Amino acid sequence: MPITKPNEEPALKRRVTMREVAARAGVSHQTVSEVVNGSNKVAPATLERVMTAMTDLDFHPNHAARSMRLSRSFNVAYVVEKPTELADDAMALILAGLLENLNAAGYSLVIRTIASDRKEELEDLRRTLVQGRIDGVIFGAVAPSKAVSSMAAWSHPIVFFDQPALGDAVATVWVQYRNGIKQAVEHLAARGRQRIAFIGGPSEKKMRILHNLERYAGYREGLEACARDYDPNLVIASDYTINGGRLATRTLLKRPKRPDAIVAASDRMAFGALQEIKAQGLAVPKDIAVTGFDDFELAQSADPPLTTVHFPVDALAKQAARMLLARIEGKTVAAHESVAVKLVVRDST
Amino acid sequence: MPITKPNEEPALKRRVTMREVAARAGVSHQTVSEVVNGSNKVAPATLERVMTAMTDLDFHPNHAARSMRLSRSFNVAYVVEKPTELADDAMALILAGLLENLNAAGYSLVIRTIASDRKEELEDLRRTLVQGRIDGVIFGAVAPSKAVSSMAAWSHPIVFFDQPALGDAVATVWVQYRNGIKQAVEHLAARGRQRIAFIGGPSEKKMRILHNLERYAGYREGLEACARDYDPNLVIASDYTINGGRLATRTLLKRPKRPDAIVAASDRMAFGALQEIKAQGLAVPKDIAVTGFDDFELAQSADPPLTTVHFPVDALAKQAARMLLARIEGKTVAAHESVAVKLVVRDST
DNA sequence: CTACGGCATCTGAACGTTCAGATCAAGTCC
DNA sequence: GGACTTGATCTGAACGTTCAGATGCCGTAG
Repeated sequence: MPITKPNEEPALKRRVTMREVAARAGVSHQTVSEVVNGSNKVAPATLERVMTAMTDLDFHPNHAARSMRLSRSFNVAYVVEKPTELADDAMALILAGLLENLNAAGYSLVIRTIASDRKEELEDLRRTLVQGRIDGVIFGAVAPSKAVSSMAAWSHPIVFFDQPALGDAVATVWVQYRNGIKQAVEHLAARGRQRIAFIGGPSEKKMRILHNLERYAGYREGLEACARDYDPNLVIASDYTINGGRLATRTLLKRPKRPDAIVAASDRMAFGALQEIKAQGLAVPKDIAVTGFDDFELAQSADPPLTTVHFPVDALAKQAARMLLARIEGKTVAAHESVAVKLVVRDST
Repeated sequence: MPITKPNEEPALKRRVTMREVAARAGVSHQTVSEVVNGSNKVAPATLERVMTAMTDLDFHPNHAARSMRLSRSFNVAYVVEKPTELADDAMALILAGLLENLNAAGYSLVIRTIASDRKEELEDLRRTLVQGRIDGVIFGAVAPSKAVSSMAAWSHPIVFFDQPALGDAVATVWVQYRNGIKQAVEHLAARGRQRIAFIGGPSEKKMRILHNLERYAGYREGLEACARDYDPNLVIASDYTINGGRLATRTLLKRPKRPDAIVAASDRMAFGALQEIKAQGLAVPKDIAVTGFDDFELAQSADPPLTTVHFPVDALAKQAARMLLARIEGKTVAAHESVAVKLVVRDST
């Protein structure tokens, strides 16, 4: 008797196929396929036998073969301009949400960028779609451009975040910025504030301009709904950073009749506002109330904790995933959806 | 004559295959395959004809079929604990570097997490590998654990960042933290500093402990190389944040004989040090010199611009990609590699 | 007792590529 | 001029799955 039997299965173990499982379970490959795909027309006893054969052999259906037969890759691309955009709470959370929803449906998420040469990289993206390497595309915050809108003609499942509508060929999902800011204004008015100021994003024609316009529109709507006069002196265009909020607030506080409430377009701007107000020896919310927009981690630990509009990251990601998968699976669904927001009241108002 | 001819190609255009291209170019499908794969044994005239046929028909080789035949998916997974980890400059830059290198080699990057239930999610990851859905895995900053080290037995291409060696079954790539800190110490000594302090990462047994140990070792080595005495009072364990650096520095400045140089384990800690030193009315670098580690965007715009060890993001990503691809393609390469760092001298020393 | 319908299972083909080996023409050597 | 090499191309099979349709079995209605 030799010391070791010559091993049938060498280090480089071959792949296990359905036919091998079938042989072991004494059925045909097709029956194994039915089991794998959860068909209900397999007899319990057979099911049992096939199942054990599968675990015995550590069988896992080959993805490429499956993908080829079904002409679907079960991969989805998430496109951002550059990966450093992901170094941002909102983006990372959206990514997390997408991952969760897509993985749950059996899809994988592939990251792609279109930073350097839009035209070429978009062509590359299209090739990837045509090759069947991915089944659909979700565009993160991508600046609108001719190249981008040309994708509408690709007739592949595509979902955009926060893009101006590109027609019904591509789907879009956006956040109800307008309604969120309106809620903030109404909340402030309900607390008796009279002179409600607004500090918003940059007024130049830059990316995300849609956000800005919508937020501003929400501010106007809110004033109107609460019978407050609109005073252009109480509106400042700045940028979304802490410093942007601080500078804007400094300007506001120099106004002859200073505001008793400030609606900021982002939490970071609101932080800046808090800083500046305190620096000038005023109290929040006693002298001036402040609201933000986003409700990321820091909002609740601000001093005072910030009343802010919650940015619905999870809902947004879920909706985008839902829409994309529906389109991939050929269902006809609404091309444009919006996600509701909710005001979170804390101590700054 | 009818107004419009009945169109041969309806809205839902079929996929174009090699056989169709072959028919149009008057060759066999195999010849088309040779052209696609850049074989050199195709006659120029034939090449030409096939090429035009391909562009005419907008042919792109089907990925699933190719993948099945070659039993390779050309997909690679990047695993992080949770996606919010990507909301960090270093991580995002590494991701960018990986993307660039992998895409250049024709591979796509799939994001995966192993946050919630390690055991189950790792099993899921293994399934993904066995199914042939991905060809290999790169592990980002993942806390060591039994579950993780069990993957060494999977015999699939895997690369880790900054992990303690798990044997040669998996590959690891790490940054020369030790050498970087040593360089910083030597630099400070060369500038005549006598009492060089070190503020490092947390001393508890937490993740990334390897980083900490290595950095600390570099500090000791640096002192030794420059004939400076080691004084335990000049070493503080804190955390990698701005505040961590600030608090550590505050403690240091209370020492009877205060340091004339501080080596911080990260840029953020160094920022905290700068803040605290200034707050105490001291000058940088006149009274105390400060060095950091990372050299991300903010380092050069600090006041004064920070001398710091450049974290070699690009080299790291490139190395990881290179190692993984080599393993996927069956080449035998070194299992463990390190990436060199370089001190960037600015005004804080 | 036969015919029929429905259920469980099987058989063979197809998806689009690459691989292995065959074929064929043209050139090369002695 | 015949055997042999070389280079370009073709032919048929194979990868592992799913689809479409065939087959066989069983119970039940007539």
